[in-house]
Amino acid sequence: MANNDDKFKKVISHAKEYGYVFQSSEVYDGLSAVYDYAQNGVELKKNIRDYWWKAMVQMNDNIVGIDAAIFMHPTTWKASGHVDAFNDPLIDNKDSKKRYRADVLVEDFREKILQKINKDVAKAKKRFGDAFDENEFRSTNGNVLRRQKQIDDITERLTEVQEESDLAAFKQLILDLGIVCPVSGSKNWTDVKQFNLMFGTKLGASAESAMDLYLRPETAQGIFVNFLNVQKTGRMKIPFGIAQTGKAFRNEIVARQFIFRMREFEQMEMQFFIKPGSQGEWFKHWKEARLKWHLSLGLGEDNYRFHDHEKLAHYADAATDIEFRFPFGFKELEGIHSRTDFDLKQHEAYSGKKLQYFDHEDNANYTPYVLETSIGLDRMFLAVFSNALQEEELENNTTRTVLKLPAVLAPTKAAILPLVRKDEALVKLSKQIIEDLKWDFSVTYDEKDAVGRRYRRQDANGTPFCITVDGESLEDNTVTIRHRDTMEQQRVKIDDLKAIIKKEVDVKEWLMRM
RNA sequence: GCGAAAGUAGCUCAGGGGUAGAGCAUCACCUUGCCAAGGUGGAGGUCGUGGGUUCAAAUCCCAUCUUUCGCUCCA
Repeated sequence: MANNDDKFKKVISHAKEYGYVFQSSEVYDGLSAVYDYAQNGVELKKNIRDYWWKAMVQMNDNIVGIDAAIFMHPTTWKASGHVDAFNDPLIDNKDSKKRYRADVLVEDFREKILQKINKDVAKAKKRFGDAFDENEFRSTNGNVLRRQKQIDDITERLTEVQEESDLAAFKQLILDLGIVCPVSGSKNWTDVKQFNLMFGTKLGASAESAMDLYLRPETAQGIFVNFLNVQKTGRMKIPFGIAQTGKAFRNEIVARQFIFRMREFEQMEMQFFIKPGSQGEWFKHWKEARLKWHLSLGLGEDNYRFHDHEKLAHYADAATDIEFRFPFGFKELEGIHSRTDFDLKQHEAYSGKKLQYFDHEDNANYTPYVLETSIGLDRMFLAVFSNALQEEELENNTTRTVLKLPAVLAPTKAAILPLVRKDEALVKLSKQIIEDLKWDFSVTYDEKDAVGRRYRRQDANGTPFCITVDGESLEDNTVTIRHRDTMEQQRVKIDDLKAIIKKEVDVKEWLMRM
């Protein structure tokens, strides 16, 4: 455990030290759970996104991409269920430290009174036998009437505070009813707080005409509302998919663990539209396909596992997570959800527009079912980065810090190093090599310090190749190429460099492992 | 949000009432022909922020912000 904490700390500080991830607004002491991608981080992130995009869109002729706006019509979020499902008022008991939904506390309390009434009724029934008139008893018995009035009062007040969103009155209601915490038994409550999942904002320059908007909490809805547009203009036939990458925003109650859970994050989602009834086989298909994509990067098969959901969200009929072994344990990296026709049906209901597909084979209209794959780009970044960071003990009793990023994802593919800086001919040839390679790969140049130290610097930065230009290079046009992971060197022709590097960093070479 | 710990140079940290230190990194020059830490010199910090106590606060007290860990929540 201590080891893992240690490891995680090293990941965070290495990410900063080598220009991968900075805390947002650091000069102002940072902004909680918001991070910036730095000069190397932005490259790694882009490479991961490209790797996903190529695997999903380019390699599947029935999947296309879109880039829907972050702002969406506010009704979108009513239809999707985000407005209602995440508006719960919460209250904490200060003694037990337990958190409850304030409305549930009141409802439970009301339920208890109702049960008392039922108990009284049952008792009376037993006592009076066949002569018992339940309706009469309920409308005349003093205890029952008193309790019923209590229930009605509670219902009235609860409705009122909920409609008015009056949090102070909500707390007062709980205090007035004398509700105690089931765990601590105390009435020591905090104020009622509203946790909104979505960030609100305003559209419109002047305050009067402004319209309330939300920043999207998931990219999926942009795909659903565009479903028919894409289907028609792209002449797509079911089954087909729409992919999208982009920022999403969630006001997490607890947002922590570096870039694992952020308030602003990036998703890579694909919604696959299918015939109702076929969701079982497509769920299986995408489960396997997505795992293969992960395994192609070679982060180690043991580091992945599926976690099937037993408790399902309101829209799903099956769900699984692909979990990855992060430094702080197995955590969700990607979700695969069978979303049924929930979303399209909802948007159909709220918009009044028909969002259906005409199947020419069946000669019938239907609302397609949806199979979703949704991966967090930032989480994937963290998975790749934390897995790559290693400290090796070498034979000469030194340790080597090396970032073993999959070469296809590495921000810089090769560093060109003149063996000695003072030799102008070496410098000149090095720069010529860079001029040639930079059309195909992102490359860098380093002439500072002894070459051994330069190797180590590139190791720590994750650069898969170092190309060293020496005196011999001037005579026979060969250089040494050093491999990051093995530290082995080969003597190769300068003309062959491009092909050698390409073989190791080309997306094709990696995706073919799927 | 609650509890605990922490915040001093880019990184890792020492110091602990009298106005700042180390190692590494960085920059310049020298040295260096293949796996980090050889030389010389330089730059870099009002010790997270704000207030209080004191003749004097990085050091003590309070508040606040941020981070980490644990709870809690999670589409």
